[in-house]
Amino acid sequence: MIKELVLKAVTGMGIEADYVEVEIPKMQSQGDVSTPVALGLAGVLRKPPRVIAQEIIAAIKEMPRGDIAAFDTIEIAGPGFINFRFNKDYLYEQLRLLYRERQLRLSVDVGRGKRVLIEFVSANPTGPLHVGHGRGAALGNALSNLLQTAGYAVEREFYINDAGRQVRLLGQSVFAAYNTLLENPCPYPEEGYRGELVERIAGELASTDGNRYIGVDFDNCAQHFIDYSYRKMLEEVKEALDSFGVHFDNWQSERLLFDGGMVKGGIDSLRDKGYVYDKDGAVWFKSSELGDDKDRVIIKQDGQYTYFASDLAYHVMKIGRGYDELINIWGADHHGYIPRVKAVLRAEGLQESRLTVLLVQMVSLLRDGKPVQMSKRAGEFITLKDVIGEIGSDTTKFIFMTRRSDSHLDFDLEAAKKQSSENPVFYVQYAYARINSLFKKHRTDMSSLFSDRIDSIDLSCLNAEEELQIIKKLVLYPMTFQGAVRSREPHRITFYLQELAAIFHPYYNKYRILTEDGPLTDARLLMCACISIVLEEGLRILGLSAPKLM
RNA sequence: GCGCCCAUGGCUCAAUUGGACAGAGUGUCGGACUACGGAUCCGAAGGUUGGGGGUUCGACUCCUCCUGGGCGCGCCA
Repeated sequence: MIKELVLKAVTGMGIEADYVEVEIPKMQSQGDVSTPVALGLAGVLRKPPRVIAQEIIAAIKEMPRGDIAAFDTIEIAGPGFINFRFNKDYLYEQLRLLYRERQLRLSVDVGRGKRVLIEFVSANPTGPLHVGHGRGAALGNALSNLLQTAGYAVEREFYINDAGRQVRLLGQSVFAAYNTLLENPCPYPEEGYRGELVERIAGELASTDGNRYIGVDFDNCAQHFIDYSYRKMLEEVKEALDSFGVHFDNWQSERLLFDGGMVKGGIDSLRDKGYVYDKDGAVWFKSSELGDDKDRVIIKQDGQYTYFASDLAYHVMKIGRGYDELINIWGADHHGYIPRVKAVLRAEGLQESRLTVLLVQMVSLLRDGKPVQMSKRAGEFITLKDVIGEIGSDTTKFIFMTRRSDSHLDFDLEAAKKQSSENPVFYVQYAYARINSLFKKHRTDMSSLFSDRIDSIDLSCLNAEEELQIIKKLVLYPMTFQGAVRSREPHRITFYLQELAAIFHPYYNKYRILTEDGPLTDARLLMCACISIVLEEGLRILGLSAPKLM
């Protein structure tokens, strides 16, 4: 709203601008909202910023009364900032609107129905999920919720690597375990998988198939072992995600890309465009002409497809499905892969900006400051499931959501556990529960309390500095929301929630909400209801629970 | 060797994408209601943002060099 106001003023002065920065100052003395546009324009207009600011303010003050009624003061400060201060009546009105039309007030429709595909986790179905996957899951989930709320048509997709060497190795490992179990010792494949799960799956096969496959060459029963094993693993993965509260719309099978002819089709499509050639008995993708540092093999000399072949086809297929935007959430160890996938987009004639790859940095799992050794193949492993079991789903998610995704994360199990009773997530949830308990005490239902007389409640008694601070925080939620959407950074919501809780708790401590004074109680309850509304919304986006009791 | 990412109080992290005096939590020290939930609240100490140089009205943020750490660099997946 302020953005539009300033923008209108600026363009009214004959200056071209399509975007103005509006921010919430750190210091209260610097107004409620603020813009540095005049500073930015100083260079272009070759005039002192304060003079420009003055002109902008003058232009704003010329505007229709209705447009500027929200502000008490609009003034220049410092080197040329323009600071706005809300007037109370405006704030009260906004608070009332927040209660009355929550859906409308909580989000900003920036997506306008654009279709976005968010692909995340996509772990090989060869073993259980680890914490790193959990980080990707938490981020993907929150980002999906965030964009969906912002009016995007979001689809969440998990890409299943059910073709190729890794699942074969898994099948072979289970085969070895099966044989060993039935007293026909058999060496595990060199880089095979071990562990509880592998043995459990082997056990299941032993009991259903008996010794039918004893003495059989692996190559003659490979499909059976592979299929059974990876499906079991996939179930395990789904279960873990389920208990983590993360769900997908599509599960895209890599094998189906081969069987459905999409791999061949994808390659043909690029060949038609002149980006595929044969050399040394192999088939190559000319990615070096499209921003990658070298060309990539798609079909090896021995006729086998490389891993990249199916991934290439997968992305061609994604494009074909008609999304406006593709988002991939990858572990940072795949960063070297970005240029070649972007090259696929370019080859298909798309702007590479249609694909955003968000890298999730590595998670180092520690216990008491010491690294926990993890080896998937050896089966020594602390899984996501273990971590959730040890410190809880909400706390685990919160740890992921309180930092930006592209920085390394030290995840200390002991610290997390020790902290869990006083974890920041509870601080936020506690605020929510407290408000709920207020309404319970008051014997009223939060959603219906004011429904018939919402307009008759006098909010002007919400005069305390703390109350105004809370109301401003609530009213400015959409700014945080929009920033989070624009930057694709759900963690901003996390910090906002902590800040909101951090002004509510002291307030609650200092002032009494349920008083003898009826109108005052009504007003305070209305404000608390709004806090609760925003907390609930933020928690929902982050995929966290909003408990009414703790 | 080349490329990408990171470095912020003791510890774990933010900082509105170049904005005003760098903020939280945790830890440490000291305090608080016989009323709405003490998973709360109030106060204190703690910083040359890894180091040097540069760009400009203004730098944690951009450029450059250096130091230290992580990850990549297959006709593996």
